[in-house]
Amino acid sequence: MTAKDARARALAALAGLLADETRAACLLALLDQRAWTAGELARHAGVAASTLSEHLDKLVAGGLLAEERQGRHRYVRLAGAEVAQLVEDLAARIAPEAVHRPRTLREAGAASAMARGRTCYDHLAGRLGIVVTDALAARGLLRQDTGFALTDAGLAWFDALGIGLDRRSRRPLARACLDWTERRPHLAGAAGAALCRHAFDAGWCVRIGSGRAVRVTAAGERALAELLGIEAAALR
Amino acid sequence: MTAKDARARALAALAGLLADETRAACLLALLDQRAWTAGELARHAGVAASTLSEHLDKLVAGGLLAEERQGRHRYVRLAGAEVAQLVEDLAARIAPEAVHRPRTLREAGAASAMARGRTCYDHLAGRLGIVVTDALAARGLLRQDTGFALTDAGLAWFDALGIGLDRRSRRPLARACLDWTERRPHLAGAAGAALCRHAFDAGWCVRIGSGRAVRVTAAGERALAELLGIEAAALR
DNA sequence: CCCGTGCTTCGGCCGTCGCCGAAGTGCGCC
DNA sequence: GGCGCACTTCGGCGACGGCCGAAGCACGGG
Repeated sequence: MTAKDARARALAALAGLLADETRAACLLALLDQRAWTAGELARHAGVAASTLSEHLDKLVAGGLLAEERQGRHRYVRLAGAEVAQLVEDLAARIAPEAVHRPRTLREAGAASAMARGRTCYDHLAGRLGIVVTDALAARGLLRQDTGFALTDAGLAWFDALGIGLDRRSRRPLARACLDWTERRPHLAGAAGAALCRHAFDAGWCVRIGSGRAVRVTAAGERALAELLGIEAAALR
Repeated sequence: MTAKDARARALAALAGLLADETRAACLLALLDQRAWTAGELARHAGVAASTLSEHLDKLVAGGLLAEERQGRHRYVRLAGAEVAQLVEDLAARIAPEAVHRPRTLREAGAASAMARGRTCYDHLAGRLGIVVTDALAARGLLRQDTGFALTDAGLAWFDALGIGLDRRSRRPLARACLDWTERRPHLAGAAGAALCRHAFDAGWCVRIGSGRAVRVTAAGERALAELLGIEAAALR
């Protein structure tokens, strides 16, 4: 009945949405920014379709997922960058010991590809994300020592590249996102998303398969070297 | 058995710690940065001492709380600023509709005092936090438009005030913390904590009662006006 | 037009978890 | 040294929630 109770109730309800292993697996899978069908998620999580249907109901009702019905398919994706950030933040906080050790060659290959470069919802992450972020900071385009913000030179750099940044949006331009594999922050926020989009549009990198892993192309290596002084060796 | 499963398990376990109303109420209460006894929390949450004892076991085991035994008392507090940030982040995300409407005069008074000024674990929040943050930004001491970072002038300002900032710590110097009541970011991180500590040490503000609410003193109004050009009217 | 497929609804099962009160432990105080 | 208080442990209860399979829709393709 007190103010605290209402807040506690709401907090517990929100956390409760994430507090189930199956739902957590769905949210983590959806971090790839794609829309999955209910069936795909059910197979991914290893539960019956009926079970997953109910989980999706809860996540949608809780505002974490957006859904789109197409024919007999139910497509579902994260409701937005804020939700992705929430999941990322929480996931980044789990103890490193809980991290999985690959057991097969195939797994090890996939894991190292993910560690080299991947997307983190809408921005670049993994080694690639860190290297780009550090290069931006080294060139005075990003202030990372006293917080996390683009400098005026940074704004000009984006402008010169023809990457438009919507500065009126409520979303912060630059935000630090803690990397799982590197345990260091990389560029997220509107600028991180715009840069990532540009990297794909300009052919700097391409997705490996259908997942979140990303590979830097030869053209990408040239562009990153020229624009940010990044050596190709740092990306491997 | 896959990597996703291990991550999902850990994520669900972490969220599960917050997914109970009683535990959530404890964590929210502990945001006042004080150490509470088990009995106080039990009374606060409205459950039996035995029930709360088990909740504390889980929160401590999960690393969210630190405990200290003194005689027959069990003092417990948040394990650190990161945990406070986690709880704050999650709490800030709950829909405004869930917020409580005060029903009595006493409640309304307490709520408005909290809205005017309070601490958010270790930094200033509420109207006070926003006004200070905006004033820092207006004077070019804090860059808020392209992210969230202190400027060189900002570093000099802290230095001139004799507020030491540990720049070697892993904790970010400046970080945005979203305010519940104002729905806008205010200064958190090492600089926010140092500024808050200084504000209390210098007598700029004092706690109202035993809670998180804070009142600006006459000396505080003078200091804020002189150092940051903040008008006293903005604080009311 | 009918069949197959993808999803949903329903009933029922089972495990987990929060809760309590009673009994037990340990500490401090008189 | 014994009483009282703060906390813990234990047993048991009840509720909730996740899970499944079966049956029921709804859409698209043949």
